[in-house]
Amino acid sequence: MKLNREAQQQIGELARSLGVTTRTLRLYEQLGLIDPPQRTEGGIRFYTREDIRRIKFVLKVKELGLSLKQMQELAEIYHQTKMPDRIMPRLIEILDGHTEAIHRKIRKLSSLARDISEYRRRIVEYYGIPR
Amino acid sequence: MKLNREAQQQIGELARSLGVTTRTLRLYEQLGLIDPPQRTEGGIRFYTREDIRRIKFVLKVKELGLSLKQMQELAEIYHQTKMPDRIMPRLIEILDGHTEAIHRKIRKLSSLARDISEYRRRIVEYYGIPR
DNA sequence: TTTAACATGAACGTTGAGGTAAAGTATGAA
DNA sequence: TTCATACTTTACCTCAACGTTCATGTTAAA
Repeated sequence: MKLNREAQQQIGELARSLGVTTRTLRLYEQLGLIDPPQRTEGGIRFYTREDIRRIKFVLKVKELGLSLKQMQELAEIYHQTKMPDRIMPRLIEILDGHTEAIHRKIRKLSSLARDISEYRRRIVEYYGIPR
Repeated sequence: MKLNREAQQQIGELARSLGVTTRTLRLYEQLGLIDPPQRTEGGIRFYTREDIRRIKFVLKVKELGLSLKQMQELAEIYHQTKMPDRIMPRLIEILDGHTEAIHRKIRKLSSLARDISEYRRRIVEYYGIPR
């Protein structure tokens, strides 16, 4: 079967253009993060522009640090409702939670940096090693 | 052999009081993160206050995000510290390296937090979700 | 003496996000 | 038609930091 080269891509090309591997795309499909694309009669996946838009959304959200599990939750909501208005509040919630977690992490790391620098200072004081 | 109940604990009690398992303590010992504690003649570990101090330090550092591998490196240096003047500059270097890594991590997380809040803002703008 | 707690050591399980290999099929260009 | 690629699925591998269980044996405290 012929692919309409303008609108549709198969997995390898798409993966390259997105900077991921085919494994990733298949995994996401398997986890239900993205809809299964159409196939040729021979079973080859081909992705429409709409598919690609969805995948980009998933990648974007992942880049923000959400886990696949969290994204599965979003996908589930999406499939139940098909309404973005339903998803978005939940996405907001998740993002907010995530942001909070990040800030907690930052606070911890800052405290660690302070501890280390304090430890360092004491060593230097004691052994007189310069900075 | 009798334990001095005031100062020394054996592994189970200590683990409980620290909120870890005995497995963790034995593992850390095996990895060289903490010094092997004294044993009774029968082979039972008992930990002095100093041992416990060390363990708490390790747990704190771990909690703040250093890997066991990184801590092994530090522990190695720490043990070499017995010949101070030679090794201290190296310890300082390593601490500085860790500190830098921490700051890099912090910067990454901060930028991530900004991205998220920006993304969130756009969603809210678009879908009009309050808060 | 009994019983809880300890010891060693092996070895498999878990989680997250894929990597990699094997073995077979489809596609498309020459 | 043949050949080189690209594709398909299945299934095992990786890393970290332990958890868990098994198996078996020893010690210490009441």
